[in-house]
This record gives sequence, C-alpha cells and structure tokens, in this order.
Amino acid sequence: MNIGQVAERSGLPAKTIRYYEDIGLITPQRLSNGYRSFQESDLHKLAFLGRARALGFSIEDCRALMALYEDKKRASADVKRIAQENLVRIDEKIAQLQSMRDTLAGLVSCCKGDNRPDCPILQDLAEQLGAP
Amino acid sequence: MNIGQVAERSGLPAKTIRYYEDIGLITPQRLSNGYRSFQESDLHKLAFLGRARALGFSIEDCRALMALYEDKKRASADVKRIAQENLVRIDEKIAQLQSMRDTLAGLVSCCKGDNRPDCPILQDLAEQLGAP
DNA sequence: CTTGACCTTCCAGTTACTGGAAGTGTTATC
DNA sequence: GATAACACTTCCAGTAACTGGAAGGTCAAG
Repeated sequence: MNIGQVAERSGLPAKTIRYYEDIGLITPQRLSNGYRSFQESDLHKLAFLGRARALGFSIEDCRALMALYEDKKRASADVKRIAQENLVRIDEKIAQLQSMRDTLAGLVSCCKGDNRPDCPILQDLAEQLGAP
Repeated sequence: MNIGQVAERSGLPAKTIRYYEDIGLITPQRLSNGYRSFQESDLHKLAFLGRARALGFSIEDCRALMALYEDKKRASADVKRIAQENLVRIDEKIAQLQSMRDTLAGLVSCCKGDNRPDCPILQDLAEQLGAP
C-alpha cells in the first residue's frame, strides 16, 4: 500500500504518518522507487496510534503502549497504570476548564454587551491588583 | 521596579514577562544600565494578562482585550463577543475531554491489571480496524 | 575585592504536527 | 510518444506560548 491509501484507511493525514516514521513509531518498507510500502500490520499500528492519540495519550505514552502491544509477555498492570495516569491528567484538565468556564460564563452573563464603555469583564480582569 | 519584583508581584515568571515584551504586549522603560524599569501601570497590565491567560484567552485575544482595555471609548459588546467565543471553545474542549474520559474510564475499570498478558485496553485500541 | 544574587541577550528545545517548495514517479489521455 | 494531472519524495520553516541554559554585565554586602 502507498501512503495515500494508508492515510485514507487509517484516517491519519499522510503528513502525520511520515512524521510517525520520522520519530520511529513505525518503520514501513521502501520500494525501489523510494515510495513507502505499508503492510497490513503497519495499518493496524497506525489505527492503534490514532485511537490512542484521540484518547489523549501522548506520543511517549503511545511509544510505551506500542511496546507493550507488541510484547506478548506483557502484564496488563503496566497498561492499566499508564491508562490511569492519563485518566488523572484528563480529570485535572476537565476540572480546570470547568472552573475557567464558570468564571467566564458569570462575567459574560453580567456584561450588557451594549455600546457603552463600562464592561464588567474588563473590570474583573483589571482587578486582582490594588486590593491589599 | 526590576523584573524580579514584577515577577513576584504579578505571579508571572520573569521569562514570560520578557517574552511578553518581545511580542509587544508591554513596553517597559529601560534604565541606563540596560535593566527594564517597570511602572505600576505595567504591573497592572501584566496582572490583567495573567488573569486573561488563566481564563483561556489566547495571546491574540489578550492583545485585542488590552487594546479595548486601553480604549476609553470601547464598546462592551466587543469584549463580550470575544469572551463568548472563548466560552464556546472551552465548552467544546470540555465535551471532548469528557467523552475521552468516559471511554478511558470504562476501559480502565474492566482491565484486571494483573500479571497476565490479556488486557482489554490494548484490545480496544487495536480494534477499530478489521471489522468490515 | 570578592562573592553571590540579579540582570542582560541569544540560541535552542518543547509538543505534535502542518504548510509549502522543489523535485521525481506514475497514470491517463490524446 | 508527449503532455497533463496527480501521487510521492525530502527538506525547511512555522505554529503557541513559553522554558532552559549559556555567556556575560551590574550591583549590594561583607
């Protein structure tokens, strides 16, 4: 398979696939004309990568997961640990965004949004300092 | 004020403050020895920037907000629009993370995490392909 | 007069790609 | 067989928003 077909079947842009080769996540064969030649197994790995990235795993996580994926003697505990760490990170990020969201929504709702210069959003952003 | 003091009072790292000067968000004066010399007004701007960044506004948003902040004739509608756009972006991000989180939590909870090689997390990541 | 804290600039690295240029290979049409 | 359209190649640069570190100048204290 050429890269275009793999891109279509895996859902990853060709650019991204080349990048993944650059950083050593995959190592497709080469034809005599220099074109990359992908096996079904490469396609599987790329689909795996796409799913893992969509679930928020970092590239380094993916590298570790791929190694475990290919190691038939791995323990599922290793995988679970990586997944759990990632889950904690995601939870933290959600909490942070939620609090940002609440503050911002509060500000937006009390701003009249008219043509006058008084704006509670800017007032709030400007505060913080000044009060002892 | 020197940069160290401003860093402490604004809560922003000195590196970040220099970076903000680089990209033109602030323009502190200079002393004859080359040191930056910050006014109270610079400190206010930096605190403003810190708060806005913490609320998820991009640097370009901040640039626009700063211009509005300094324009006494601005309309609060402009500010509100920027804030609302940001709110939508945040909501989308939260929804995305939430769905990631749910999938991942499901996988984690059904993985025994023992020393055996069968792991539902890897199985799920590997799937997706193969099914017609 | 030296030590150490603080300041300066500049260069490089981070994350995970993405865009674009310049050149080669393949395929379809006339 | 020429030509056009398109796929593929590499390489360079850029994104966002900083962060780390090297090499060197300045300043206050002891």
